[in-house]
This record gives sequence, structure tokens and C-alpha cells, in this order.
Amino acid sequence: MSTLKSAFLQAISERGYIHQCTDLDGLDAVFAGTPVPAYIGFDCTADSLHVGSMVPIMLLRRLQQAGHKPIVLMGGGTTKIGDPSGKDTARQMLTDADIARNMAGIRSVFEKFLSFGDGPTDAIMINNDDWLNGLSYVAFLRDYGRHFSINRMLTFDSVKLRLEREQPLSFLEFNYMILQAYDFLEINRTYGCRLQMGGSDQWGNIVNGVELARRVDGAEIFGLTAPLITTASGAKMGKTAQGAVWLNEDRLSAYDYWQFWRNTEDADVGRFLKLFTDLPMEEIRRLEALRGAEINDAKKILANEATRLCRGEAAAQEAEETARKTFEQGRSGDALPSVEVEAAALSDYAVIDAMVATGLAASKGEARRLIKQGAVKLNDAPLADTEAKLAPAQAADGQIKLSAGKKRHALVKVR
RNA sequence: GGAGGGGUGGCCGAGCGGUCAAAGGCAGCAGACUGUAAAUCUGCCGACGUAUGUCUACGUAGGUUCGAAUCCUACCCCCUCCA
Repeated sequence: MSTLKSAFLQAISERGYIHQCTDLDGLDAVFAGTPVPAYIGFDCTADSLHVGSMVPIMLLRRLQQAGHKPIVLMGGGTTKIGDPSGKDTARQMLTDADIARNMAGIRSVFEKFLSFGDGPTDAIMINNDDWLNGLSYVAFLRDYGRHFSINRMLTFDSVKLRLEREQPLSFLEFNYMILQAYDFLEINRTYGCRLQMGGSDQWGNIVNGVELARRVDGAEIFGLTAPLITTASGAKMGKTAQGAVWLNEDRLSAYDYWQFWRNTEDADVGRFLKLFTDLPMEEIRRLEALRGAEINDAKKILANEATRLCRGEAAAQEAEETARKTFEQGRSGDALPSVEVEAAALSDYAVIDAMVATGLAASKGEARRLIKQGAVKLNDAPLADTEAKLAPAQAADGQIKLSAGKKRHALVKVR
């Protein structure tokens, strides 16, 4: 690989975003000059994106930072079909109303990471339903279907794996790649977009788009994929006890989001700093060189930076402050999950009920189990009695701190 | 349309009349060790209850039986082969 000239490719190469590219040198030449649009598609199967989409989101952010134009493609049309890539079974069909609601939620996430507008480097958001829904079947087959060979399509992983494992693949899903390829052609025509990016599982779909545009329009466009991010111990990134790590505030509190990053494995810290923060490379190199307990400082910086990008400066500071009080001083911060109780009702309030109410336990049975296992602390004092009730005397500063294990804490606030 | 196979807990997957809240694995939670890390070891892992107890659950709805995830009937869904 020769030396990269464009700021964009230099940055994403150095920070570890590049997995495959259709023509790296050609792409570099295109991006070395004036602003160029590039897009990534996101589907609308949920009303929020989660941490698993952070790499594509950050790719668009880097693109904008390097002076180019990010296009966020919402898969309003393709979501009706479902991408078979990486899935064993067809996804559930969503209604138009579901999709519209999901798109609105996802839009609010992107507004944190990109600056939208009408300028040459402002981000825009478009919806492939706008062109896919009106396609005429016969005309589409005649104009574009003839450029796809079934023989070739059967060799793509998304299709091949299903067939090899004898799992069903509907004709509907089989068409997904054709529509995604057409998206690229359409976006190239309308917006002059030269590049589609995506996760490594999108390689086949992206290549199809590049080839279709070349055959139909003679356009020279490019594809680039990012590696699938797993943790150093091999787990898929982005899952916790409560499920997915959502980017939307209303699905996951800023404190929990901060904690997710704070709990990064040692071996991942450097890689994650490069991928998920805007910190300069020199700073990252210094942080990832830390060893032993010192690497915890790097994890805090990672948590702060990642939370700041997604939830704002204030939320990041509050989460850090709460974590500092909770873990380092044994006190409690304001951002912990809490439940409010009338002072008069306090002495009748069972600890296990409080644990369920604050989310520390999913059921009373689980709460009892945690107590039996010695995991529960009340104001940092171990609690052994599964039937214990709260007492007004425990409410220092008008609140009682409950802990389930070392990491999960909550407050009972007395009114 | 015809013939066969199948739908089990978050996932995978055993069970094939009672001893089944259902083996085993994965995921998850807690404890020990640590650094809010990893690895390792130990315990837990449907709900409600102090409880040997009750309830809910093995695609859906009925039925047979003292007793059904297991047998029968109908329906829904999926797969394979044939047309």
C-alpha cells in the first residue's frame, strides 16, 4: 500500500477503521481534493442504534472532520425486506408506522455525532423508501435485473451460508442485495456520492453496488468496510446484563453508558480510544501504554470522551462524578438509579422490594438470591437477612444506598 | 396439491405418559482473587412465598388419563422431497 494522501483515509487507516477497500489508491485520489459525499446505510429495526453501530457512525464523523459530506441512508425501504447477511432466519416484518417511529429515534442519535445542513460538508439524511417504493417491477427487472447473475449471487456469503446450512432464504430476502446495490447507483446519480462504507458483513452488498453503477452508468465509485469489532476475549461488543448498549438517552442512562466504557477490558483500551474518541493519536499512544492499575485512568478518559460525544459534556461529567463518589469514596452520586419513598412508609418497605423497584434485581426471588449470596449491601454494610425492611434511621442525608454486587448501586430517596 | 420431518426456558439443544420447572452447553448474575480489567475456581440462574407450598411454562385450542412436554384430534407456522 502506498502512502495515503487524503486526510480522511490517513485518519481512518491510522485509527483502525479499514478492513477492505475496493480500490484504496483510487479512493485516496478522489478524497484528496474537494468535498466528496460518502454514505453508510442503517436499517430501522429498532428506535435506537446501539454500540454495535458506533464504528459506522464514527466513520461518518471522521469523514466530516476531514472535510467531506456524510450521507446517512436510512433503510426505510430495505427494512421492509430484511438483510439476510449474518442472520440465520428472516427478520420479522415491520409496519410503515414502526419504521417511521424507528427512523425518528435514530435521527436524534446522529444529530449528536454529525452536523446537518445544506452546506457542501454538512451531513444529510435520506431514506431509500423514497425511491425503492415507487419502483416498477418489470421496468426494474429489465433495466437492472439483467446486470445481476444468479450464479454470482449464489456465491455471496450472505446467501451461500444460508443454503449450506439448509436454512430458509426467501426470494424477498434474496432481493435485498439487488436493492442495496441499486441504492448506491441512485445515491451516486442524485448526490454524486462516490463511496459506500459499512461493516465487513456488508462487503458483498457494497461490491454489488459498485459493479452495478459501473455497468449501468460507467461510474467509478468505491466501497470500504470496517472490521467487526469484538472484545479482546472474543465476545461481540455491546452487550451487557440489561441487553444492548443503546445510544439513545431514553433507552439507557448516561451513567450506565459511561459504565459500559469504563468496564472495557485492558487489552481493548487503545483500540477503543482510537475508534470511539476524538483524542489525538499522541495522547492515545500515551494512554494505551499505561500498565497495571494505571490503565484505569485511560478507561476513565475513554468513558468520558465516549459519553461526551454521545450524551454531551454535562452528562459525561455527572456520570464520572457519580462513579467517583460511588466507587472511590463509598458515597453515592446523583446519577444512580433511584426510587422515592414516603418517610412514613419507609419502615414497611422491604429491601427486596426496593431492589426490584430500583432495577437492582429483576424479581423478588432474584433479590433474595443476591442477599443469600452475600452480594447485597445497605449503606455499604453487608446484609444477610432476606426479609429485612428499611428503617428511617438508615436514611442519612435523606437517602439510603443499596448495592447489588460491587458495581451496581441504587438509591432509595426519602420524601 | 401429495409424502415425510419439526415447533421445548434469552439462545442452542436433550427429554418422548409419572421421579420434569424440564439434562447438557452458551449467555447472564453473585462470591473468592484483583484494578469497577482479563483468566481461574465456587455458587446461582421461571414467578410468588419463611416454606416440604402455589402458580405459570414445552406452537395454539380441545380431548384421553388418577397423571401429559410426552398419547389423540383440529388448527397455525417452519423444513425436506415429489408434483
